[in-house]
Amino acid sequence: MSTPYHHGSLRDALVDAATQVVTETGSESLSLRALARRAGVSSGAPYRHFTDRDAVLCAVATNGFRRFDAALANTDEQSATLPPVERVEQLGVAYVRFAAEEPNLFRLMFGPLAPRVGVDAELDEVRRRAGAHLPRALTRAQAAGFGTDSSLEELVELAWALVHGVAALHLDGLAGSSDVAGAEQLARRVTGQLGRLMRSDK
Amino acid sequence: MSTPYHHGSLRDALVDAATQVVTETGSESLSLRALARRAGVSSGAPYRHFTDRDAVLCAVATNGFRRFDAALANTDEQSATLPPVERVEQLGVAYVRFAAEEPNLFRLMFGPLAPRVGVDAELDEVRRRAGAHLPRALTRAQAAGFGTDSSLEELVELAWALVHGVAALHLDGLAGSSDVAGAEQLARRVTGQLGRLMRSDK
DNA sequence: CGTTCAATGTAAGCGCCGCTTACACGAGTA
DNA sequence: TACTCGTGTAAGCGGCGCTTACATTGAACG
Repeated sequence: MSTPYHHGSLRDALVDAATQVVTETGSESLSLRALARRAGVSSGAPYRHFTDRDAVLCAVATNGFRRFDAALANTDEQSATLPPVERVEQLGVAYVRFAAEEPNLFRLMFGPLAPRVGVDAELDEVRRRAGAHLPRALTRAQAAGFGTDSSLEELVELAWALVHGVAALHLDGLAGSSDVAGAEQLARRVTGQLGRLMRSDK
Repeated sequence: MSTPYHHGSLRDALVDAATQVVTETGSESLSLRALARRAGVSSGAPYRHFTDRDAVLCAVATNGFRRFDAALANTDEQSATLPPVERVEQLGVAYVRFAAEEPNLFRLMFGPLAPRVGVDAELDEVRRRAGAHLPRALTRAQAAGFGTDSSLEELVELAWALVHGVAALHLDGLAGSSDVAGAEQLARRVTGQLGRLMRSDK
């Protein structure tokens, strides 16, 4: 009676705990049994709410993309008064900053064991939303006459490869400094080059 | 007597088998027990040659960097007669091509569970060698007067972020097409932009 | 040539894991 | 009140990384 037979909100508790574990120690070390123990529940209980371990990781990744989307949207709002090319740069910096601040989450979201497209509709949706910011900002910039030497598609490719590349470089420990500030400075320099390229097309 | 008590070259056999497994199905699915079975040996035998599972992955990654270095060196040789900026582009394409052709190996080499720097001297050495190609090509280009608007360090950062980014984009399934040819074309377009930037600095 | 010994194999076992199956509980409903 | 269905438990399967104690060997050495 001290603890009721039914947990009440086991699913949420599991997702929260899983998010914490992934954030702190990476998705590799996530164990459903440990999650169940932490929630004070038997080792079979999680399987009432998730088909398997990957489904839990999928839920964590979905949370991650939600936060990612929010971070980018917030940055875009903050920079509403800036020139369009500068807004692109800001967005790129925010992209890298998120990766640097939440490396384990970012790796889960984009890494190899990331839940593949088409498995989870909600994940697909939030991922799509998060991925729309950069193309939108680039469209605005082109509409203002910047970066028109290339097609929008090429520009998106270039910008995405750049920012994702800086994030990956940092996450893989190949960048000079390994702290968040270093990643941000690197992002600023690289996106600055992109901005320079776009402005020269005016 | 059909099979001798001592394998004779177990270490090599394990590394070869491990390389194959990682290449085909990714490093996550590598099991020392399965490796031992494949080599016709008991499950404890591998521990005579490797301290733990990570040490095996380390050996596989070392092999990977050797092949990576060879691929880049070969590309650099092939393009010896080309203009320096074009050689940079070729190198970038080769970088991406390797990642696209050996995604699982590439992920092990650069990914999160990649054996960290300082653990294995041989790995550090071969990784350093492989990483020297791009800076060298960029140095040559700058010596010829290209891309001199930026410092060498900045140029290296930019180029590395670009090619590593394209590779990561492709590996993470974010690029348009997911086959090797698509990755190569994407790499060509992106490195082309880099070349354009450098040539404009002449 | 015989001994010795370090390297390299085996066998067995520990605690962990993901996942499944059969059963127990209990809140909402007819 | 009785039933049912969602959600929990208990127990177990096979696989894993890794360790310990013991077996076998080839090669070095007196």
